[in-house]
Amino acid sequence: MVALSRSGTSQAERRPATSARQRIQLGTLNERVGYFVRRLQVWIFQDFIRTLKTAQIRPAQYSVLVLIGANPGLSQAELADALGIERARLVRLLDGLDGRGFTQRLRSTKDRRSHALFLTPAGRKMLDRLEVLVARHEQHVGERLGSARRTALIRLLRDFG
Amino acid sequence: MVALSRSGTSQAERRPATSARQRIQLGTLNERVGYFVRRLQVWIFQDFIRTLKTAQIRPAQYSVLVLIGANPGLSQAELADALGIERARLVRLLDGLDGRGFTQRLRSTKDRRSHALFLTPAGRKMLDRLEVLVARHEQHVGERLGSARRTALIRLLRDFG
DNA sequence: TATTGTTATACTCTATAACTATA
DNA sequence: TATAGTTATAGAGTATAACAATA
Repeated sequence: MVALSRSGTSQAERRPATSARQRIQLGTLNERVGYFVRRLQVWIFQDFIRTLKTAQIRPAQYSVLVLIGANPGLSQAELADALGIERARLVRLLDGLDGRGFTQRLRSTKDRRSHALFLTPAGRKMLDRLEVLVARHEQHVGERLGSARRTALIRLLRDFG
Repeated sequence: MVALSRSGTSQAERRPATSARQRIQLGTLNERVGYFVRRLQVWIFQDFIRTLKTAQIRPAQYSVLVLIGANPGLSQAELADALGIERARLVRLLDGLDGRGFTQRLRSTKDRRSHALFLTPAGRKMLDRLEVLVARHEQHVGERLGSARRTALIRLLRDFG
């Protein structure tokens, strides 16, 4: 690090090389919602993954557990549709969660093509534990964005789904 | 679509099977900023890719072209840092853009390790064309979110970077 | 015929580590 | 030694297409 206390130095001189980005112009990117939404999403996911490192659960896995917990017996097609992911992708996600004993696929009695999804007792317990960690993550987001802005943001986006 | 004008039908009856997702509970996902930000980001990128299909340019490629255009001569390390992507990833991105004749890597005279990045005339022309398509995309976002909400969102997130 | 879950493939993106050439 | 660009690899995520079982 470079000492900041010296006087009479130009901006360029008193700034370490790694902060040079502050001088870079965003140009028309400044008008692109997608750019800012993407930057925020990447930051949020990185913090989520870091904060839930001990549980070894990623955002997509968490959302699957929450939705099964809140809608026991729903099918894979319904779940994939609700989360906006491909049926094909959900298969692998559930393979992993099943393998760790958190979820269960039971063949539906009404339609023998489909599976009814449930949390196991271990899955429920895991989800309870996750919610504590996720609350901590959500607090990081609040610290980063400012609590008021976080609330404004979630209110703004909730209608979107 | 199912006619909505009939009376005396229950909610469940007048809803087609593919909209069953409307009945699914989001549970605690309702309080997670990351969930909504991710859903919006995916939607925005999908529309971006669709709208710029004819130009065969994806969001990351667009952001690279804009930043080089606004900061001619910057280095790969600076660019990667400004966009929050890995140096390693930028190499491949630039390989593609160089190969299509849009960008140029010149060895820096000051520090012979680094490259000074520039748009070629073809790259500048391409970028001008892209901005027209991106403006169209941005309008789609406005239609989807509501124009006022889009403005509020971009203002809210701009400070974040 | 259409849908559900599944398998398979290709590509994008993230995250790391290691190498080379320069500094 | 440290940094810039590069190569390589592994894993997550997206997008498709095709298949068997069932409707």
